[in-house]
Amino acid sequence: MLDTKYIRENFEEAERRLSTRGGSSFLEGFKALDQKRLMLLKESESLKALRNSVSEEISRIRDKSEAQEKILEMRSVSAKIKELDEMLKKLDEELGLFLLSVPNLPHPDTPIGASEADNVEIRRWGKFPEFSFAPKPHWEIGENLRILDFECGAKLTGARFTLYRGAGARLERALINFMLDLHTDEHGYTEVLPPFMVNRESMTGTGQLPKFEEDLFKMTDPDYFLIPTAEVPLTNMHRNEILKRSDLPLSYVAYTPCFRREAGSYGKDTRGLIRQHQFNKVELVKFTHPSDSEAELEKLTLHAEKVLQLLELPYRVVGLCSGDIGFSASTTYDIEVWLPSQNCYREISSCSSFGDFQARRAGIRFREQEKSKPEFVHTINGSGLAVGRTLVAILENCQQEDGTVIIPSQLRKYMGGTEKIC
RNA sequence: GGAGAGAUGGCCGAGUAGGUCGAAGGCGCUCGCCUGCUAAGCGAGUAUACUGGGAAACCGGUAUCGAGGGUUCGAAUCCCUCUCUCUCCGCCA
Repeated sequence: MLDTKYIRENFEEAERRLSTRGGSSFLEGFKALDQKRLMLLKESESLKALRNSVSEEISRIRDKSEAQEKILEMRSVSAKIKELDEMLKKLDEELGLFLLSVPNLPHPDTPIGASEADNVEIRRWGKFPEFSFAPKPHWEIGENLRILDFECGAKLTGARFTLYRGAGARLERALINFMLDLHTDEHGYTEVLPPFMVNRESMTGTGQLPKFEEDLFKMTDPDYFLIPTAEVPLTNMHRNEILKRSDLPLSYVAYTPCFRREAGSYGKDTRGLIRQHQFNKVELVKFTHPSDSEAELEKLTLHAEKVLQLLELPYRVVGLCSGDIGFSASTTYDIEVWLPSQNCYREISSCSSFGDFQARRAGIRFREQEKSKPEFVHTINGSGLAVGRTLVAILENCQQEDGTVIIPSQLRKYMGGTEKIC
């Protein structure tokens, strides 16, 4: 959420920065709503001040018959206040919903652009594997080795669900453990195992709601949602809290499954593991001091890259342009891993800084000094990494001509010493 | 699922015949005094949001005692609904 005062005082600038995201004006209608609200607020509050002071006078009058006139007068004042407050409540709701639907301002350094095509490659790492044969797509490799069963997933649930079997299931679990160990032992993150369902307030705190409900799987009886990413529970851990300055930055890592409706992506990546309704992810989340957030985003991105480096998978880092960054993000780097069968890089991690956008929605603050006013922290998160897609990258990059797959050396101890899936 | 208890400020904890309660007291914390050091002691201060004024320090208004609604001139205190926590019983991985 953007700061109301900022919008009020820098309306043109806010409009201009938001417009780089593309689409129509995001702030249309704000001024009228805001001004009307302030007017009603002022009127209601001055009547309340009157009522408070007269009520106090009444309390000091011993003879109640003398107070009768004032009581009658205040009765009508109260009625008026009630009327004003009802209008005010409606306006507040309207304005609140409005503000919750305005995306974050892109960071000044975010490249301006309309779409994916305007993203900027920042760096590349690793060497492409060379094949003396035509590399197969991971779904063929997985089916041939009987470690991925797409038909069974479809039978059990439906499209975009997959059953892993044997060494496939083990490999997925190995990757989860490998990533968690790396981030906790080497990078200093605190491991968390959160609930996989959250309530509406949590989804609103990180920005999935109110705008993107159709992307979520929801429960109806209790009004809960399956998390689309661990970002949601992790960031909301500190919702409505004032953190200690000395505790910042706080760094958390969590493995969770993620559930996404993938509405609007019919026909995209229908084969294989790339786009599933349920997938595993290890997520990194940081709460930082505002002045540290840029540096912490760089660090977090490197932490995610480290996973690919240790697995010896080639990748590149891309800076997303203003038209491609997500609703809540101010800066985003995507890490894309090389997939030989598709002859291109595919997203395997998305590392973003949100400035105070999520912190303001979720009420996550700190005090610079003991006595100073609470300020919003900055939040940062990134995948470290998407586990299913990592498994895809391993199958494709490490495949052999005979259909077997060599397991990256760093992972073998998590596979009970297995060197090859055959 | 059944029975009961509770939800107050950073924490603990008063406050129910409705008014002077943003809320006693204690702890913690901050500043000052005192004191070889430490501890103890003394004094002052110590919520948040919105809003008005001011360059600022700061001053004023409104709201907030789990959430929402009601009664009333006036509610932490009375009434209703909901949520959460705890205890006991049942069930269960």
